[in-house]
Amino acid sequence: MLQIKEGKDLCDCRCIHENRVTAAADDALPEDENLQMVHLFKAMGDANRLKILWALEKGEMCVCDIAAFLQVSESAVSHQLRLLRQLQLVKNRRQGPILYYRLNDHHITDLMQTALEHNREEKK
Amino acid sequence: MLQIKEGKDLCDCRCIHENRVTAAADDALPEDENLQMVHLFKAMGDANRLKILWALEKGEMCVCDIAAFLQVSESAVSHQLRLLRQLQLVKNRRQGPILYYRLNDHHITDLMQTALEHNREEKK
DNA sequence: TGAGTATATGAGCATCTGTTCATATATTAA
DNA sequence: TTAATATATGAACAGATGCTCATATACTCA
Repeated sequence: MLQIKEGKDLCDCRCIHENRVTAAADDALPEDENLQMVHLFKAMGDANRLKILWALEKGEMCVCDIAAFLQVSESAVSHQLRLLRQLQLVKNRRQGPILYYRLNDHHITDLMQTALEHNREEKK
Repeated sequence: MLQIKEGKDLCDCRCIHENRVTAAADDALPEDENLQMVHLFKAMGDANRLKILWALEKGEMCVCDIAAFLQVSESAVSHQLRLLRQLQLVKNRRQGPILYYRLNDHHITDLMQTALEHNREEKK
């Protein structure tokens, strides 16, 4: 995604504030932590996945429930849940053949709440 | 993105918890608010854009600074900033020919902080 | 006004994403 | 074990995304 072009000066204008650039570089997150955050936000940046997370905030649901709620195939839901599971946004518990999904921790709720506040405040 | 398939029962298993499904539907966010949140998270779900936001948290930067910091073209940065501007994640102020960008409000910082906490806690 | 600098924008293209469809696995009950 | 149910997974394909390149706009100074 980020491609370092070595040996080429990509910025040839003269307005650079050298200290701000080096400060930004110094304060930057390690690449892997940046990527982890990217994956988290990317996971929440999909209409269906966000609806799933929002719904699970109110209580656990099985794959079939979610599919019925979203009006999409169970396969599609399963793929989405796998992603959310891998990033530890959701957990599940098995009861017989049925898997019940729920949010993994309060951070997910916090993120949605903060995002909602942001949007409600910016929209004048 | 979400395609409602009318006249077709997409879920034909019998495990549906009818009450959970209708409850989820009742509690669901209005479509436009869900989409706004999606756009916000999607905007933050890109490695370069997130680096920009993280850097701006420490102080304003001009397009050229950001390009130098990220080692990408100014055009690419400008495209990214346009998106962030449209979603009101960043603002800018002009000083002569130079545009200084900064974060729009504290929510952006909060989101990054919460995401970071989530990732640090989940990573055992 | 014209030249130079800083940034913005549109089109085009390679890559990534999310769905569908087919198939596989897991659990339960007969 | 076999059949049935619930979920998972892989491949493939259409649509979305982020870059580059060319060009346009905005501001400053001579």
